[in-house]
Amino acid sequence: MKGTHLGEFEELVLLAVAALAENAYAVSVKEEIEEKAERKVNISAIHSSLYRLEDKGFLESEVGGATSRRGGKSKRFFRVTAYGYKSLKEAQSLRQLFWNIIPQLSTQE
Amino acid sequence: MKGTHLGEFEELVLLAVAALAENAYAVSVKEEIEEKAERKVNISAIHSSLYRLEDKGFLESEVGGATSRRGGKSKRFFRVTAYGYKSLKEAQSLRQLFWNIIPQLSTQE
DNA sequence: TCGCATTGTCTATATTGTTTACAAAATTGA
DNA sequence: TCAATTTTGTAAACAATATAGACAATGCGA
Repeated sequence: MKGTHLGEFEELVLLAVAALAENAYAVSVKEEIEEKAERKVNISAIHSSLYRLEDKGFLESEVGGATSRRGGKSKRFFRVTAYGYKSLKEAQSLRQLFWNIIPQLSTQE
Repeated sequence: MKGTHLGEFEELVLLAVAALAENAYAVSVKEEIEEKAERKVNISAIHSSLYRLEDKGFLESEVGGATSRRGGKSKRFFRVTAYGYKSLKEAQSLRQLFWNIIPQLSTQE
């Protein structure tokens, strides 16, 4: 495993960062995923993924200014890179290939 | 991780089994994935996933009759269960939720 | 200053992904 | 018949990703 593919959770994190546009940092990503996926996620799971995704070039980040209303360490904001978007789209279109083949009967119900 | 989610590769295997309908066994699944994903996969990687998916209830299987043209152990055929289809669809629609939010500008290029 | 709220870091473990080596069953052909 | 070959499957080890828990860092407000 050479870190070339997007893991299941990694893809979710990447999508959430994309969806959050300018406001993507660990906590907001966590909330976004929990809301959409209706699934509790650990904040550290998000952190691990964010950093891995950055290492792999899917994301880039920078620490934000001191804009917190109520204390707290300064946030690290993330953005999806062009390569990140490309990978997201490829993963999706690959799955679409299969869905196009799958017999209609099975995809109903 | 309690085995409730579909991993990235697991989802691919599940999709391939679904696409192959009545002819899904390790070797055909491998060929299907290599063709669609343009990516070399090890046959044992397929086996591991197939069995894990079966353990989790996404697949069911049975060994086929002696229909081989040229020797070989009898094949084990796999089928996606109703639960398997349900999970595939859920994974897909969750990602769709995010795609619907992602600013259009970024999804072009 | 002290405690709390917010965010991030470190470490450990479980699950998933991948590879290597080998076993089993059936056909071919000497 | 029986050894070589073909096709498929099994087992075990290792690598990467996913998850959880404990705790460190920063800033606000009483």
